Amino acid sequence: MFFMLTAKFFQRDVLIVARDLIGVELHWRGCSGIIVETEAYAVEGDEACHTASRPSAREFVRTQPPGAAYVYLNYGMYWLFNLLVKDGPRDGLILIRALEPVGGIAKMKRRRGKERVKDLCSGPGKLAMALGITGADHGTPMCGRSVPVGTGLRLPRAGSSHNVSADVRVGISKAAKHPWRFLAHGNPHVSVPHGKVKSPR
DNA sequence: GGGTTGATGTTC
DNA sequence: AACATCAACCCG
Repeated sequence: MFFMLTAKFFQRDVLIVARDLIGVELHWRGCSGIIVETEAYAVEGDEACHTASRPSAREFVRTQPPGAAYVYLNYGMYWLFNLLVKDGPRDGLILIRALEPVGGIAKMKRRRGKERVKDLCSGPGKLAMALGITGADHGTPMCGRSVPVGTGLRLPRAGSSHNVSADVRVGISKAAKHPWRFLAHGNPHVSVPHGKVKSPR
């Protein structure tokens, strides 16, 4: 397939990559959607990043290639899908938080048990469920030759750029002030609109 | 619309 | 014990 992101894309500053992922089309085993919301987590100096508390996350960063999928279970029920950034000025993990559904919508509706397209991928737990992503997909390469069939990250067409805004991250208590969430401004498929994140209790 | 609550399991 | 969530339920 042409126009796929290469490892080089993920060998840059994690904040730059998180911003640049807005507008990229994520394909996952036949389903697809445009990334409209991301969050950056920095390997160094970010208390909210898994690497701050989990040796297994640091091991993942050490051993996996740029662009690898970091998948984990949150709140005991929801799989969350992240992409690895490394070998650039600032390593990190990028949480994919929302997609605008494009392909395989019937399959997504079935997996989600929802009919409205806006309810399919407007949150990190929702999109993993819609795409059928589980812990079995932890470590999946998303760049290069060993990417699974029907899977990958496709560059947006020239001239289809989104208006990207930055905001605080959702649902964290540590390092909560960093404006490291990126959104396609005004897009109805985001999880929380710009400026609407509640302060942690 | 907005706020609250309960379900659930992996990690350290 | 904490936790990068969601849907169902209340209230208005």
